[in-house]
Amino acid sequence: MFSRRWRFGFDRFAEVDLFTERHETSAETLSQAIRAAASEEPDADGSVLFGHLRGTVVGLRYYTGVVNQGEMVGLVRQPQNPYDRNAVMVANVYGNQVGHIKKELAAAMAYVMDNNLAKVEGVVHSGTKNTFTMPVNLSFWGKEENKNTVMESMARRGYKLNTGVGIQAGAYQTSSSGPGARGFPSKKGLTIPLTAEELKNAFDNLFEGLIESQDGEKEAAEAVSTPLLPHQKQALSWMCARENKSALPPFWEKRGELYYNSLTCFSAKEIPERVRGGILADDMGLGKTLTTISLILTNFHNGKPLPVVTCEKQFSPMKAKTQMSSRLEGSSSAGMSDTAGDSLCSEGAQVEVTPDVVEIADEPEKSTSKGKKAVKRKPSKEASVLFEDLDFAAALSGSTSDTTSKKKKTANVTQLHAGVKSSIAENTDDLSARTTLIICPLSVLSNWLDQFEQHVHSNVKLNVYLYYGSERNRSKKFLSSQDVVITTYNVLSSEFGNKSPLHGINWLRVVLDEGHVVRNPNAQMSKAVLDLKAQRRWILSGTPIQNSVKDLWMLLAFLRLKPFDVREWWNRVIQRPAMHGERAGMQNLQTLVKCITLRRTKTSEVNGRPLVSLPDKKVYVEQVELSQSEREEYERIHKEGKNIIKRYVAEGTVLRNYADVLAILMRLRQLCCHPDLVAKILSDLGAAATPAELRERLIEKLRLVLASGSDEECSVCLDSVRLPVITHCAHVYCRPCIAQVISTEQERARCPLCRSEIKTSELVEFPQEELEEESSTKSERWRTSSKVQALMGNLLRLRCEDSSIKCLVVSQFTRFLTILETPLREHGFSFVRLDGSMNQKQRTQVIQEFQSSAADSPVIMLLSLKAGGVGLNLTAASRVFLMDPAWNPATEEQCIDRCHRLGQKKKVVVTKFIVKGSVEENMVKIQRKKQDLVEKAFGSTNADRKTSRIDDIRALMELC
DNA sequence: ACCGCCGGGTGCC
DNA sequence: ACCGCCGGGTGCC
Repeated sequence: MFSRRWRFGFDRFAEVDLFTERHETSAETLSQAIRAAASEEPDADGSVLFGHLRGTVVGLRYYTGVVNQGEMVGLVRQPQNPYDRNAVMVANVYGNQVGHIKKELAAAMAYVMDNNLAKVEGVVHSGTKNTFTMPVNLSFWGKEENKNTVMESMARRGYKLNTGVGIQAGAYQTSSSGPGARGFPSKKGLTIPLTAEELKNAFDNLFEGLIESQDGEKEAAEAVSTPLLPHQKQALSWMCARENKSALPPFWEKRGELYYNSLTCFSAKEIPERVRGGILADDMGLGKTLTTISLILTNFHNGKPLPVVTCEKQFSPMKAKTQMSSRLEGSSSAGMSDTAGDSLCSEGAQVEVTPDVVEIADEPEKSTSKGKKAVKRKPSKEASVLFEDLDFAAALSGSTSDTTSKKKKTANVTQLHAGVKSSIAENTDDLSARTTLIICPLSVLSNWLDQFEQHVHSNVKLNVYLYYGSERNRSKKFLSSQDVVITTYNVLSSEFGNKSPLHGINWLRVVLDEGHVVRNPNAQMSKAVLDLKAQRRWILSGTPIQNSVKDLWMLLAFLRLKPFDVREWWNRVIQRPAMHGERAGMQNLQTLVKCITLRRTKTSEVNGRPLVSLPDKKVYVEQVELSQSEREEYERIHKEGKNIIKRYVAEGTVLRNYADVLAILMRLRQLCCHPDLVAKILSDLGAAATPAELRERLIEKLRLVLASGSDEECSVCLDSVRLPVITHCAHVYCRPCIAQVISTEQERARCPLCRSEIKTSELVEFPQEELEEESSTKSERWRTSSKVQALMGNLLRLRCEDSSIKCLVVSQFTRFLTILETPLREHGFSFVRLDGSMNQKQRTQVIQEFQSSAADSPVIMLLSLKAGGVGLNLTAASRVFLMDPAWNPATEEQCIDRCHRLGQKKKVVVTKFIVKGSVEENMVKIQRKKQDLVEKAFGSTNADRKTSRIDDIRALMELC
């Protein structure tokens, strides 16, 4: 412990006891102190190397921290040191103090460090066996603008920083096996930095192509009622192994008697603390929730199932607590006979423990000696006795015992700094820990409850407590007696620092659902998450990397992947090298991630067979003939538009007038669906207009195109535009895409399409889902269209054949959905509608209604093409009608996947309506071309894109 | 620390 | 000798 260290020096000085006491009460271990300091660790981004210095570490004999040759050390300011306010402490990777920086140098460094002028990093190359002092190579890193100040201030005190790319080069290791290539491109050209593109690809691929689990499969405990799919059994097996096996964490190897970390060069006598847990990063829909529930029930202690009480009579598996029923109205979990179930069980008459779960490891695995004592207790028939045994076992194991730690203190044992909390509560199995804490976003809370109900045998009494709502039970004793406690990130972070019971419990397991939501390490939520005490930690996420390597730190820190849970080591060994495009850094990152992550995608295979086999999917195109009057109007507008575009093509101004072109195309596409969709106000770009007016009108046209719901393409990412912004020159891009263009080209930034100057200040935001005025359509009399007729014909036929089949009717144009409501109502179809204008609550409501299998549940969902994220689950439908083609075939695919996904029982039939002899047909051709390009996976140049766009337009308008 | 520094013991060769 | 020299005690910040 921190204060113990000081004792050696302080005992002689009565007055410093005050100081000692202060630290005693806060009882911080050094590693915790460093971790706390690490939250203020400057971001490694954009810092440059100022230079190196050879310094001296003194006072080695007073501390137990050891270092190996080439090992990195941490330099921590100690402004409270009573002997020298300038003191700089030296600690090894594990946070064990090694010594101090010699005082003269410390004085110089203190100024630089305290004013945040530079971050000083140390590496020890020699003298690690010395008794009294050892040399240390210091490197100074910081912002370019601080360089001179730092150099001068060091020089003033007689320390000249060596700026040459010298032999020592500040790297902590120069051998090729290690990360010695860190820092700066070596002159020998050993490291060729990755290009920005390669770097991005590396990030994107970080979670791809991970080796599939070699652990085989594991059956879930009997209490799990749902049979697991093969890949879920695999995941369960992997998760159990990660919790039980003591495989060395990444980069650790055994060298003789010692354990050695090849990245940090740290070695230890003890087996390094393993990461019990990891990241389950399976794709959406592969059953992460079910797998986690299985883990909870299957792997209690020492690989044995959770001891659960079963009742002979059937009742709701969950003890639905008051909050659960009151909070989640509409959730099916709250109902039924839970009160009856409670009383049944509490009376105890029918209480019985299933034989196979009583035995808590009669054959203990090779666990710690302390663990053995605990598990050798006899199996019991009584659940209550069993728990007492466990408590007793915990006492034996000494997890809370004071005597153990006192012994350690006096014996001056090496590992004191690893921290009492972590070394004891986590190294040895604290068999009294029972509860799994699940933290999730509010939006999936009810899903967890439903899934527990759905997948746990109805005669098993699993105590699941929803820690949510103002009436929640904050008793630590109560919470830690539960099997599962579920709460939200918001509740967790609001309790943090406020004598939070959640932080006072030693959890058996903490599960972060949608773990990627925790990203910013400075956020209260992150701190709250990191501060939880648990033996095992899991992160569930369908999208583990959202932006960059930076986000990963939070995940690894949560998992306590030593030593990278301390930001400094993470920055030095992983993040900075990776950001600088060093292959070694990226590779190390990849290795780390691989070791702790299981990720399968829908396309992954198990033993050569697809992970999940979905029912068939058939896609049909149904050609629609326009009526004579529709055709006449279409041809009239087509001719007009063709002439305008022809002129643009001749003038070479297609791209400059792109918004107008889009508007013309839009009008034609709308005509194919329904004549009333065409906006009446689309004024012509009159010849009399000034350039400024012209631009205004172009932008206005683009707004209308976007507002109608059309799925436009961003020319930077070539994908559907996300968070659209409109440039001054009336082109639309994803905000992040254009922001990147502007930041890379700086002042000279130009529109990728027309090369006009673009400025951030001139970008026009466009709200994602703008509400449309529907007044115009309502005032007029409703009329039909050929496409409406085509759809209704299909729907009526289907109702005769099989009235139980549910349909998705999809359009990009929300106003078209509105038009469709009239005939649906007329024919007595019960339907719901889901579009972008709806809030979260409305969406959930509608989805729930539609997904319901009740007899009177809606048969049709009117769905706007882009509504809802990838997570939108509409498996109740097995028939899809795509009313109009999208530019981007992938968008249509995603939409279809909302019903053609895990959980779909029927074969899926998709009908695409395409108007014969119209832009729609041409769009389909272009879609195919795009698909080909995607499949060829090429990188086209900007010029290619521009010409191909013009080609597209010509093809669409049949100008060729 | 196989050093440097401090301070007491000592004092030609 | 108000010195030099010797040798023991001692030692981070």
